[in-house]
Amino acid sequence: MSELTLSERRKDLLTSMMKDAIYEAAVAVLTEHGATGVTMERVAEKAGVAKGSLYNYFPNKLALLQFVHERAVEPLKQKAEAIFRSRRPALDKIEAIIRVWFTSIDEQRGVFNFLFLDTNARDLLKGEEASGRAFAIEVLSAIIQQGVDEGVFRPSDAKRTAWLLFGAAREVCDLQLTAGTDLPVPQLVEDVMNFFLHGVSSLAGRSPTKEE
Amino acid sequence: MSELTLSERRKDLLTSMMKDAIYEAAVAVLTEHGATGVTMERVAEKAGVAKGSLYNYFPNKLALLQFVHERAVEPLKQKAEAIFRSRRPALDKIEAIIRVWFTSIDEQRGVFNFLFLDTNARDLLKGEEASGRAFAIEVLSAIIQQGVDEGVFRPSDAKRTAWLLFGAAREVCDLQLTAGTDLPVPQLVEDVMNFFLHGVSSLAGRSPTKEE
Amino acid sequence: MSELTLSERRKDLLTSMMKDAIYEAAVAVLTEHGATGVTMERVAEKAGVAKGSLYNYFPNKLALLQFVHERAVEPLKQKAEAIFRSRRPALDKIEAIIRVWFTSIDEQRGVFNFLFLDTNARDLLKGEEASGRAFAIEVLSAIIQQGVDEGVFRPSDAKRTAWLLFGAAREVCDLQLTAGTDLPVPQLVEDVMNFFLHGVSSLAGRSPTKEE
Amino acid sequence: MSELTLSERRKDLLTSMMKDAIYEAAVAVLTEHGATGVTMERVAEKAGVAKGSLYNYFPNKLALLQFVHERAVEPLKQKAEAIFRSRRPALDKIEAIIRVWFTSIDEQRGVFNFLFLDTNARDLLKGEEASGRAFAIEVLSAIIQQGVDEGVFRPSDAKRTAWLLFGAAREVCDLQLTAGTDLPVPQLVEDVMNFFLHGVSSLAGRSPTKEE
DNA sequence: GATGAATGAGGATTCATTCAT
DNA sequence: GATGAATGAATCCTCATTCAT
Repeated sequence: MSELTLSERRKDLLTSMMKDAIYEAAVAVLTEHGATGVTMERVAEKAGVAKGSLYNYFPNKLALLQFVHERAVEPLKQKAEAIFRSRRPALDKIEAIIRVWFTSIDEQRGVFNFLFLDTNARDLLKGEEASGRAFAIEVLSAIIQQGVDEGVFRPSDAKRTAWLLFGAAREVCDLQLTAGTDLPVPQLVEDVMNFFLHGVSSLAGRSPTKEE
Repeated sequence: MSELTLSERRKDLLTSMMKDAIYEAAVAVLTEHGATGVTMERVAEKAGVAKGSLYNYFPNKLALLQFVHERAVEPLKQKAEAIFRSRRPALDKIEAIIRVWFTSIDEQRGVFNFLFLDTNARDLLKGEEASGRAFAIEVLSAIIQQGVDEGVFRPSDAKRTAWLLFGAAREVCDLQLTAGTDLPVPQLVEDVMNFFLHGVSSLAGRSPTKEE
Repeated sequence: MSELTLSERRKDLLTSMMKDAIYEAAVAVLTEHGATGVTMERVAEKAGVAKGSLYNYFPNKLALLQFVHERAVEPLKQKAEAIFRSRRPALDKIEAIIRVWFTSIDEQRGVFNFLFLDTNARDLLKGEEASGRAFAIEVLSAIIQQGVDEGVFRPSDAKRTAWLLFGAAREVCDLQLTAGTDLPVPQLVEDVMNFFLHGVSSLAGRSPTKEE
Repeated sequence: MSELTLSERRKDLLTSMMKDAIYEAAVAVLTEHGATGVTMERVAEKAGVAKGSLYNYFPNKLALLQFVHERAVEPLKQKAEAIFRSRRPALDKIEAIIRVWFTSIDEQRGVFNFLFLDTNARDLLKGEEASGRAFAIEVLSAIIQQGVDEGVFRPSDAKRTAWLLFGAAREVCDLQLTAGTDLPVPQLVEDVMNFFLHGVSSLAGRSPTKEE
């Protein structure tokens, strides 16, 4: 039934495993040396292959990094999209997405940094519309709009509000990663959600623009 | 009274002027070519001196960049500290600081990016306790604590709240810089402050941790 | 009578077909990418075989190129030799040979260039006494001698005259190939023959060495 | 009176000497390893400098090769142009130019090959209108036209005739270079001129196109 | 025999740093 | 102190050749 011969499938499998290995190696190098420290040499060494072999799987360094980016972002995008599409209150969705992010930090410290924070990466991957950042803003923005429509969030420019939320969340990630802070995820999520929802004012939450 | 001879002071003055020129050149290169595009060659050329001369003022590239960082952050730190020390409500202080940031973006796009956003810079300057970021968090944190003490802000972990605020503000800077957004500063400040104070919830602002 | 078993002959046949395919592929690559653009990879791909398979038929790249050279030159040599052996006036033979060359350019632009013009090839194939060039000079030389003997050509060092003729003809090929000139073959032949026979002098053709 | 300071002139001199040295080195490598054997590494080594130093004088390999080409062709062009402009019969001019070529071969075997013969070089330098070949054809062509106007040469397409002459001469150069032939220059010149003027026919030189 | 992934020696180019003048 | 040429390690990429399957 399959349109692929056995050997073809086997080849695909091997290729795929190799790419996996390269991915892992790249992530390790990323984690260890930072974005600027990623050299084909190092990746090859980490992956236990010869430098030239990398070029059997990726036409050049950029393509390799794009693959790493995509592969790392993909699960987050998947989850975010699933959450986005689910039928729940906007508030729940936001919380869920943020939880996903914070959870995944712990799993992929090095890449995450690379993906969302590194400006080098950004330059490098400029034009990748698949950018984690752009996608995140997009989704958050839509959910915030949903929240506004539901009457749960105050009316606002959804996009700009999404920025702010994303910035706050990103900073938390950043600190967890670079400052070595190590707070439990639920705590982080609660903090961010509280901040996001009510801000810091102790005053009874009047719709601020109206009453001041 | 002075312990320096005239010629010594003159020398110091020249040195200082030279460093100024190098600073300006570095900033120009930063703005023009981005963080990875900073080469000693380019800096020297922009400064109108020979490449080798840079090494009369800085032992190496890292030191030069650290100087740039420090010098660029300094005025922001000064202003932030002045605001911090002034006798005003915490809320005003926060708003003032944020306004300073947003204003200075427009003035120094290139450096600002480098200072606050570029992770390369961060790697490079790792350990620089003078980091704009660390300092910013510090000050914000203290002011937030003041606000809590004044009863204007809900009690919270001041440091973590400072993160969140900083993250949100930083993201706005980031977008202004990289996405080419070009909103007026007062607008940006208002957005951030609203977000910071009241969050997005449309519900009467109950102290959320208490009532849930 | 045959000393080869059936399977051996079959093997030879297969080998031969394979070499043919490789030859065609190499010519295609030569035509498409030029002499420096010939990689084993490309040849294999064009031939529809795996890179490694090439090494079952040729010990290395040089051998492959030598084979290509030889096989491409062969028909020209055959024709030249046939013409050479035929019973005709020297003049006719020369014209016939030149016509063969010019005609074959159109058919095999890529190879021809490689064979006669490319100095890389020459370096590569250095020592190949089978060189098209050497052979051409040889044959021309003999025919010119015949012409001298016939009294149709002025006495001269046949070899050196052959050089000159070959050079002129080669240049025409070169221009047709690289300059993209596209004159009809008969025209080209006439030009060269005229030049070869009478030169450019408008003076009544005195035997120049005698009368000066 | 000079507009350059002493040190500037000195610098220029040093730069010039360095370029000379690189030129010599490149020619040596060219001679020794052929056009494809020219690597920056080898040139640097031959010149006795570090690889990187070459890039202080040429932005890249192509520029270096173009410089070599130009510098090698320049004297030939100069002489050819001087001859072209002089007031003499076309015949003399042609002979003079050919003599120049044949003489210079002996002086610069390696480069000459590279300049006029190597197709790699041609690819590399494609677009260099300064190409020795193109220039040569140009000049020859003009002189031939002069000869026709003078009534000394039979009417013909000057350009095409120039090709043929150039081809014949080039072939002689080629053979001197690659075949290691070592005939005296005057002999070579006489051969070529005879061929060029009268061709090989022993018949009284009728204007062939007219009388046949 | 066929395959094509793996190899690693090269090759072009960049750039921080040194040092003679 | 100023200069900028020289250096060479580092980096990306290519490609002929080998070899396990």
